[in-house]
Amino acid sequence: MKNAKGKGAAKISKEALKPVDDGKVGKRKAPAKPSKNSAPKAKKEKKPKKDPNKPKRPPSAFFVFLEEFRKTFKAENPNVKAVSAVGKAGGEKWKSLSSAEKAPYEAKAAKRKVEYEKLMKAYEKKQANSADDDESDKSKSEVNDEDDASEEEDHQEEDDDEEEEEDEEDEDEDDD
DNA sequence: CAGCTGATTGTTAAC
DNA sequence: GTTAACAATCAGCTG
Repeated sequence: MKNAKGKGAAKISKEALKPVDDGKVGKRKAPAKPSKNSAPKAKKEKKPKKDPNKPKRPPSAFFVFLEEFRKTFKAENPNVKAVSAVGKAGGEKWKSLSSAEKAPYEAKAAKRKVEYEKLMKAYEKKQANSADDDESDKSKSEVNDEDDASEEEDHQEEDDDEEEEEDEEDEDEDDD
């Protein structure tokens, strides 16, 4: 939210990212078979138009963990300024975590997913409206329709809401 | 000066 | 079913 240019602009270049031949994890930038057009559907715009209301993907359990991990990592490694360093360290640590450790992160990620779906619904509504003609006038109708979807469901994070990982702890993940 | 790059994995959506 | 791409981060480098 602070700086939307740093990441927002970097991702678009992914289209023309160079393939990694390293036998690491394998970047997902490998075009399997670009028949003709790699672009999903664009008349002339090369990059997907960024919508102001487009819901960004909810951070996966790994990202949730990474957020906290970054603080710890940077706290103990103030000299490290490479984002890749945190990514590598975080990834390694993530694998080291057991299902129980990831449980709280996954739980949060799962909840985010639900919210994401909600945002997606509202987003689709807006898209339908703006796609019609001009969104300037339709602004009043869009809010009228989406209001039912973005219902104030009250945040139920009272006290013991995300503590539901007590019976599913059988898989402790024994490292081979 | 300003925008893009890197690295991690997960999740989602399109094909 | 599978693949591709994007989600954050931040400083450094290049055009």
